[in-house]
Amino acid sequence: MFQCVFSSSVLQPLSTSCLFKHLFYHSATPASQKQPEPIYSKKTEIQRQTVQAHSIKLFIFSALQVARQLLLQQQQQQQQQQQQQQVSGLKSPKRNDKQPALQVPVSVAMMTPQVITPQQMQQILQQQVLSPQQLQVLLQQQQALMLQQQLQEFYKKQQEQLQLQLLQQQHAGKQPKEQQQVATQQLAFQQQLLQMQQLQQQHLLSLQRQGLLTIQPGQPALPLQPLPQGMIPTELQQLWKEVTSAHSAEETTGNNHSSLDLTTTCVSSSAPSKTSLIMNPHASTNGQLSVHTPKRESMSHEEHPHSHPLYGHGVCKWPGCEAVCEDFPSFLKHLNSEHALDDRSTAQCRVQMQVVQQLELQLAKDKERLQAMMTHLHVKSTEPKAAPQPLNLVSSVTLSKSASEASPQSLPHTPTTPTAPLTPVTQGPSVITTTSMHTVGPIRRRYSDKYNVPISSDIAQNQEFYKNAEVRPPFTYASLIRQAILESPEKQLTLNEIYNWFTRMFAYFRRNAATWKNAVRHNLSLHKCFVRVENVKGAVWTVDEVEFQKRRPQKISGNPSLIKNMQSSHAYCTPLNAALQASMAENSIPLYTTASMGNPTLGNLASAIREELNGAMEHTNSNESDSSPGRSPMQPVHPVHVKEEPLDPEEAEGPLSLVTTANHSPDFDHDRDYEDEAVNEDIE
DNA sequence: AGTCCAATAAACATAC
DNA sequence: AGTATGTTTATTGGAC
Repeated sequence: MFQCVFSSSVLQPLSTSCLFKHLFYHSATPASQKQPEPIYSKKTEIQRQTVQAHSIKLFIFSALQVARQLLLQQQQQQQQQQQQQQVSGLKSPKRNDKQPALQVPVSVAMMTPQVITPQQMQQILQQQVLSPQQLQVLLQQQQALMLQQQLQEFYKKQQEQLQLQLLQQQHAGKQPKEQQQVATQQLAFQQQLLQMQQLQQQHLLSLQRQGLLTIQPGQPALPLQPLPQGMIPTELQQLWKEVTSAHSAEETTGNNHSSLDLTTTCVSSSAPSKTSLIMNPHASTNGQLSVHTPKRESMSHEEHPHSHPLYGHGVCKWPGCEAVCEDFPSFLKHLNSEHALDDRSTAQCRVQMQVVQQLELQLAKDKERLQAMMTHLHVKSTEPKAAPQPLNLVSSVTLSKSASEASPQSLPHTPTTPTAPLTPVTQGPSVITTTSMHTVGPIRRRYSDKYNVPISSDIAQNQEFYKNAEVRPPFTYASLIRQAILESPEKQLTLNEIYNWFTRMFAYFRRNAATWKNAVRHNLSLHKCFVRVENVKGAVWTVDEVEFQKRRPQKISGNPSLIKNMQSSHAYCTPLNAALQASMAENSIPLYTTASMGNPTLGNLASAIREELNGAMEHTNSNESDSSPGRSPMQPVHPVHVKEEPLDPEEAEGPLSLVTTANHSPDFDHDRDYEDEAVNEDIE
């Protein structure tokens, strides 16, 4: 019946359903392959992604073509049938019985495999084989497909109704007038559909022309058929609105477009983003990301004047643009002229945000999965107590810095990389990743704080994990001690209480007590930031925050543009700002209250942003003065909120095993230690 | 290569 | 004497 048009496919006749399966195989198989290539070059990876993206597009297009053909065929048959009925009255209603194979399966067999299922979409997103632009196109194509699907359902109903009426007429012997009336209506409906289709094609072409849609050269615009709004999934509908709203004026020429609300102003229609940011438990991560994005941009502008997230390889990387710019100045010129602040750019930006949100959603899910996996594996690994080696955590900065890299395990976290693209996925300051589950040998490595991850939020987020898994928290002893002290109600702890905090919070510190306790004492004595205060009960340790900040100078140089960018982002990212404000509102809530514990992610975001801001503001304020750092207007009461992590990607090179049972005399009585400390805890 | 920093180890002092 | 606490020095290794 049909022939597959794929070049790699053996040309063979295919039935309708077979063709769909076949096409689906072509498009879905590469994306669903779970086996990661152990070694592959970036170039081949890009090629593979391009092929996949193209395959999917081609599949969708082919499916649509088939659908159209079937529709037209059906339409012709319908017309013939009507003509015959008109000529011969109620002569032969049985004719319908001869075509069920064509009529009935149309909407079933044709539609089912067409629309990419959420699982497939998830796979695509998970593997991130598509660029944001491609995702954008895919989203819109999906939307088109769904429109078409809805239309087919509607059409099918109409047809069933027609058949029902024909049967009724056959049995009841009614006059053919009503039948003719219905048939005429059907015909008119189909004509209207064709008309709509043409208009829709024009609209798509217009979008493509203006850069809102990227369609492969030589690939005709997808035939779209509009439907009443209520039938469109809200999110896609909103997306569609936003994309098309900028071009509504020239498109809303006919009444047919009344089914698509193209007159919505995109600037004010921030509902979906806002909603998702607030309602979605993972949305706070989005907010944080959005906070990071302008900083990245600003850094890239200032530190790498010729490096721009939207400029690469002499081409403008604005979604759907790809304009060739010979040099950076010309790119800037192009950027300012072609992508100035207008409705179109805003709409494109919003689409990009949607794409990012999708990706982030997927990222969040995968993070949860990873954490569950690790927790599960830990539980199992601790069962055989033979020689459980502690794991050491690393932040994921060692992982990809490109949004295109996409192993679920090596999530494409991109912490404030100056050259990162506009929509990188940043690791939330939360979920733990390990380079591997294997034991790292007795190699001693520098053990520095997790990059850009506030210790408070990290611990809060992964509290249960740290408690149960023998993984080393990716923070220095000094940071941990400070955290312990600042968590205490009176911001002071005895040495023993500090010990207890370590063992209580981290399973890792329930072994080799002699080693780490010595380290704790050593740190307390060595660092000026820890002040010993004589007490009635004895001596307690407190934190001198000023000294602590001195000890860890912010590597992010005084960068006013960070704050400036955050403020200026308001125009574009109203919903994101809302999330930011919401999180800022939480600043007054101390850590480990409901904000952090009840909703770790949100609390996490709050403290992350807080600390981030504190770090930045502090530096802009106190560069020349040695006075108290972090006394910005956003400085919370609790010194725990002060940013402490250096913004150095390399700092994230996580610690590997420092303490193993192999390279030093282990403290075999750590169990006893812990029991003792457990008793102490009870006393507390 | 040199420097810095943090982890680790250990010696030593002091108090209880 | 033994332990906890605190100080100091030395070494090691990673990162810059």
